[in-house]
Amino acid sequence: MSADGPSNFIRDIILDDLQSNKFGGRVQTRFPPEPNGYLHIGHAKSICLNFGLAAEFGGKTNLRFDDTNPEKEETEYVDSIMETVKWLGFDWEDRLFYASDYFGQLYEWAVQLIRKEKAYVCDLTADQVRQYRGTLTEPGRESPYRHRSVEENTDLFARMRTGEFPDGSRTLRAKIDMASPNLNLRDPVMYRIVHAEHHRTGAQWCIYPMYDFAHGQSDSVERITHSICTLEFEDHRPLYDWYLEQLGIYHPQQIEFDRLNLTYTLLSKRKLLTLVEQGRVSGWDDPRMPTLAGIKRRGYTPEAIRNFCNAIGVSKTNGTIELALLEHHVREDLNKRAPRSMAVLRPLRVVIDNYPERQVEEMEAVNNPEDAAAGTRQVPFSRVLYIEQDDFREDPPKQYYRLSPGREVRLRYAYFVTCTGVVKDEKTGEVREIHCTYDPATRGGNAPDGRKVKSTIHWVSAAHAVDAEVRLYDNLFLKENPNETAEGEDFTANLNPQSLEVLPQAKLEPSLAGAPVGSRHQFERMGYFCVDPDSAAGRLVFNRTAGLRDTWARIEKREKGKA
RNA sequence: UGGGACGUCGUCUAACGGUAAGACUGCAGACUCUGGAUCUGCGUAUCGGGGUUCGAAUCCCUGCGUCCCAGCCA
Repeated sequence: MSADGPSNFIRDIILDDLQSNKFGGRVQTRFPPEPNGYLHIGHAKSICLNFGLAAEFGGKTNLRFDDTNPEKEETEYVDSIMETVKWLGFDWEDRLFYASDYFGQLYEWAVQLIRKEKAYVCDLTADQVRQYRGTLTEPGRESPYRHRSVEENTDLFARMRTGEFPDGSRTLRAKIDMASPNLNLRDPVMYRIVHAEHHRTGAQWCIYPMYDFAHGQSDSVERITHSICTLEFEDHRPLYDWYLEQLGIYHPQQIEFDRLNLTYTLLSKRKLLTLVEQGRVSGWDDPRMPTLAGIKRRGYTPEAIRNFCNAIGVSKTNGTIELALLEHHVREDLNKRAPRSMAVLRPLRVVIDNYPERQVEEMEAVNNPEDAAAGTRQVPFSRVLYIEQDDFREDPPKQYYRLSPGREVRLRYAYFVTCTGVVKDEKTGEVREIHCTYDPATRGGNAPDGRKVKSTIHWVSAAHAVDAEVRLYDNLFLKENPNETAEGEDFTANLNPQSLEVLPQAKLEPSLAGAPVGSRHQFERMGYFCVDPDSAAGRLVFNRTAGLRDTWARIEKREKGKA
């Protein structure tokens, strides 16, 4: 058997099963989202696992929507989920299924269990069911309806189906064991009455199967071999097995793994929904969101996400991955593929006093030092430029190598310049513009006399600059664990008020003018940026995907900490 | 307090009775027309206590800690 996928305990189980021929040499998995929200990075882990494992062993993976709750599920979510799985790079081919495809079969199976006296119609209210269930430490009590006859149950269940009874008035329950220490086995509900429009079956049904009565059988119908799910379903496995055994049908193996947790990030559909509904973010695809739609808009590549998912591994340990690892993988990927350009995010005007007024020179710049095939481009240089405000200090601190009065630096791909003067706002004292002289002998960026400069900074010619809006993102939450809150507060108290910073006056080199939406770029020395769909003709909007590793910022922070 | 599961560097993962390894992070250095990238080096871990064994992260017992379960959600 091939062995190139990342090793993990599930893969080992599959290897064993292949060895023992448990499933006749087949590997068939499925990704089973409920269409009640957008997919997030945690789902990516499951998608990569399910599709990755099957692909490794020549198996197939189904996409199956777990749509057994008509009240929460919508077509909008179905569409976005399919789009996202495709974007991530996976293909379910013709194997698109819905749990609702099996409603008829599931109903037949329920009738079968009634006939076996393994299921009964219960008239207890939701409240009563809860009381009868007992607690973690006390056994439950049997429902007074538990011993109805097969005939009565069959009749009642049929009438539940035809819509004779109101919502919540009755349920179909499995007859298992009210004293089981596993609460899932205390006569779990199989069917409930819900008169609601289903996104696919419309008003055809008014009774809907519970997850437990639908999932295993759906796996069975689809001949799934390894049904991979998260840890919280561990307690459900006995029930999963029980239904399949009672029904005497094909029995897949459920295997549980640890759900992804990320620092500074919330991965709960409910809480993400809250952020969207309360307007804390601009939508499901806000670039600060951990949804795959948001991450995509932020500029992440599918490759980076897949690499991340492979790197984090799979186990049963409840852990939390550091966000830094995710960021590492985008940088690693984008470093190889993102074309470089120069963009000034916070512009500071620079006049090169000894440079001819109307002269413009085209400077040759490398598109990607990591990829020779990316070639070069021309960047216009002229007398008035913009540089980054951060690249000039009137009083340079220790270890600051950039421009300051009297100091010479290199303008990337252009000339050495020396700062000769500073113009300040008379009232505020703010630096308005600076003056420099250039050394014509250093054209292209090298001095014939071999002298060195400590620093190279980026620039944009003022007359040729393209205006753009740049959106910088920081963690959505201030705390590593956003769920850790003081008494009476909820996770929204941990929201980072500075998670979005908009820079409306960025200046880009002209080659960026026609950058298409979604294109990814490295702005040299600044980070990776992606063109946002909010861009309009003549008005580009960029999202910062990730910053570059910033040694100076680190030094500065450390020095400030000392002071 | 019933049941289920899990405890290995700061974080995540490996080691399947035989030298505790890798990645990320951090720190130091080299190189550099991006304080980027790259390269080199450094650091820190088997939850505690007993046992079995020539030998234990691994097997057994015990204690401790963490997570999940009392939806007619999934």
